Amino acid sequence: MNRVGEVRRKQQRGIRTRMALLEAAGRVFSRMEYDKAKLKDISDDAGISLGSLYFHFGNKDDVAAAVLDAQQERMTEVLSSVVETEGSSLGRLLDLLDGVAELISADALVQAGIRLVGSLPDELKDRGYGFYEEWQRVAETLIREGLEDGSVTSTAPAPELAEVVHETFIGAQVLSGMMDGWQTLPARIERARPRLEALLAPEA
Amino acid sequence: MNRVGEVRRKQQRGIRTRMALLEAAGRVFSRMEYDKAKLKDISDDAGISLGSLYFHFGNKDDVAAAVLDAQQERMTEVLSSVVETEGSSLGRLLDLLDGVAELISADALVQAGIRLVGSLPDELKDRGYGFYEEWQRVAETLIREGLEDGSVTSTAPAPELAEVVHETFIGAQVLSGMMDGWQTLPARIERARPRLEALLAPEA
Amino acid sequence: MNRVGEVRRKQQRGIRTRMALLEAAGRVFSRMEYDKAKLKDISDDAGISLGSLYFHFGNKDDVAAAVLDAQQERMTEVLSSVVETEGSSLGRLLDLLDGVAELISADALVQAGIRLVGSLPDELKDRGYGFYEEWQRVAETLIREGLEDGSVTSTAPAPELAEVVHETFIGAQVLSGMMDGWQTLPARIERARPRLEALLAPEA
Amino acid sequence: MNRVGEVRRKQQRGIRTRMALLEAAGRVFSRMEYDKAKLKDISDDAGISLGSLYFHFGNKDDVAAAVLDAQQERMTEVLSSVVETEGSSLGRLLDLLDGVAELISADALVQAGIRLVGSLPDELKDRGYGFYEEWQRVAETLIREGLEDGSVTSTAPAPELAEVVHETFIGAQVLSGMMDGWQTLPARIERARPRLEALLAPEA
DNA sequence: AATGAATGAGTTTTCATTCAT
DNA sequence: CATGAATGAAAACTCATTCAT
Repeated sequence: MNRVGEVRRKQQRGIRTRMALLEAAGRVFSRMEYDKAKLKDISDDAGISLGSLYFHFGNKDDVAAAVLDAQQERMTEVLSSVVETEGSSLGRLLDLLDGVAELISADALVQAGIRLVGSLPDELKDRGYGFYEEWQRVAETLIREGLEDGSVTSTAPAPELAEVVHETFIGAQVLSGMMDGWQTLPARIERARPRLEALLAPEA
Repeated sequence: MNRVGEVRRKQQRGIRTRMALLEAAGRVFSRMEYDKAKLKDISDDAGISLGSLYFHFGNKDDVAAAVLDAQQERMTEVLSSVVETEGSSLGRLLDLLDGVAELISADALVQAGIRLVGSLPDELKDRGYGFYEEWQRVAETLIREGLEDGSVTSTAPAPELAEVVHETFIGAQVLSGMMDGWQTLPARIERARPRLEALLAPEA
Repeated sequence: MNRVGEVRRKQQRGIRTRMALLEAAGRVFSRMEYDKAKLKDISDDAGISLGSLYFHFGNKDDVAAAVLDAQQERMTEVLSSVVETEGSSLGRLLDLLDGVAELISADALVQAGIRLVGSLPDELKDRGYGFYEEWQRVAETLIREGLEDGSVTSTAPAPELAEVVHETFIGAQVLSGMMDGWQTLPARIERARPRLEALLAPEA
Repeated sequence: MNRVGEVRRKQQRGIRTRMALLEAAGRVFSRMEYDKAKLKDISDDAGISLGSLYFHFGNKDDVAAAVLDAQQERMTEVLSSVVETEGSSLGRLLDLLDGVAELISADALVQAGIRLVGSLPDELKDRGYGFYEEWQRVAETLIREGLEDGSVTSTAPAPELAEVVHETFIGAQVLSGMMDGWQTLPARIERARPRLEALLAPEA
């Protein structure tokens, strides 16, 4: 156990350092573009040496990739937890938007991931874009379920409904990110909720 | 040839050079971020010397500002021409989206302006953002007029309707820009049109 | 002619700068290994900015490649001038060794090329090695001619004779380079001359 | 288990680790220059931690020095065993070349030593060079003995004969090292043997 | 106006070496 | 003895900007 405990302790230390660097990267990348952000900014923000940053991530692209991965993980987590909730499909879809909006406005690392997608070196582009496509598929699935459970009543094709919902959500993200650093994103989504309800479940 | 003619000819030449550089800047900035784009890329793309680029624009920020100005000018042009059209306010609003989508998908300089807004040095941010706010005001105005002329029947508050329309449009821009360099933006807007009509003028 | 003269003058300046950098690279690379040599050393030696070095050569490998090219050019020049000389083939072969030895001991850039061959990034290896193979072919050709004109009387196969001559010459280069920076290479070759004569034209 | 046995076991383990690192250093240094080779490459190649490498060798120069020592030891071993052989001095000299060629082509650590000599930090240069001088003295001694026992019949001065033999051998090493990682060195020496015999013992 | 060479102030990256465990 | 994380100093490379012509 001496040996084993030692190893574990060392790993712990490394993991903690890596995490601290990752969070710092999140803060830095959420404030500025990929190219504007200097790795020195990140290591300074973390209070850890630049060399250590390289030890843990290898190069700048890999730092960005790690941020992207962490973002997607956190968003997927919200997605899973909300989707498995009780309630109508429409309700869950809208709750999902709320949940993600909340996450984005509160988590610099997630904000960083969002910014990063727009200014990524080519090799990382797919990694970022793929997530957007998946996200729209989730919306479409919930809408289809909503058509079955009666919570969605629009007669429009599900893919097109999903597309518009997705566009609206992305637009809200971009505009709130631009205007106030995502602080008002939840409020925006709150305001949009009745509009989306009207779209998916018109009173008729 | 007299002095005056010569001067005029030189000016003509200068203007043409400036234009060529501006278009090249559009092409380059539409393909990559502000920081990724090198002034050498632009002068190479234009086939004009780097020194000349500096002669005409002074520095990198000014190149971006010029691109932004040109973009806004071209978008404003579409805006004016569509708004002054005959027809219902709702129709004009939706035609406006069509028109702008068309412009974006066809004009690299306009695409460049859109990209630039997301990755601008701080001093230029307001210049880019202001346009977005104005754009939403136009939507709101048209919606208000639609309420008067009966083409808009939704009972929701005009500002909130304008906000959602704006978000959807921006979202469509971002997604099409991301996925295929804005090629499919007009098709996206076409698909979204019935959804936006349902939102603004529910059958009921 | 104004325009043209101007262009020519500019080019001249660039060419002169490039040459100065190349010679400096020769001096530096002749004194130390590729990896030990810093580009700053070269630009300092030339009294020209590091940025300018990059402007002219792009990167470190390309500097080395340029040195290599220049070395091969200079050696080829000697080769041509000696080979076209009057006299027996054997005489010309041995004069060639003399001539190259002289060149090596006098020209830092050529020394640099020799050193570089031993410590080259993989992409450049072939470029350096090829020259050695060609060099041996020349020796073989001269030996064959010597068999015809009677100046070479050894009954051994020409390729094997050429190989040994080549090995001896290379060995002399390496040892003199190691011991005294090629200063005594001509003397070494002078001493070896009767041995090589004995080898190629034994008295019988 | 008692204290002493434990200590001995630890020592054994340490020696084995040191050896593994040394062999790994041989493999790495035989593939690349001193400066190109990273200590991490060596510890990775050995599958042993970098910290351990430092524990056993102190610093990079010391690793190189240890490789050099091991090379010289192995070469000296061959030298001794061949020189003490029965037979003519000329035969022993040529057998010596064969033996060393064989060793070089088979032993990465020896190859490493050879490469290292060409790219060594200044402090280690003498250590590497000295061996070359000694090597030539051995050749000269054998040639002198050959003059006495009649196996060497050339009338040229012994030092000059030794010099040429040495040059040829070094040249063969360099060329085979360059072309194919010393795989064909024994064959080269085999081919050169009759030439060297002709040189040292001309038929007359 | 136009050109392209030149510069310097960063930035990314590398790696020998040290250190805590 | 052994490990692997951490560090700092150095080097390669980039590029906006200036300058001489």
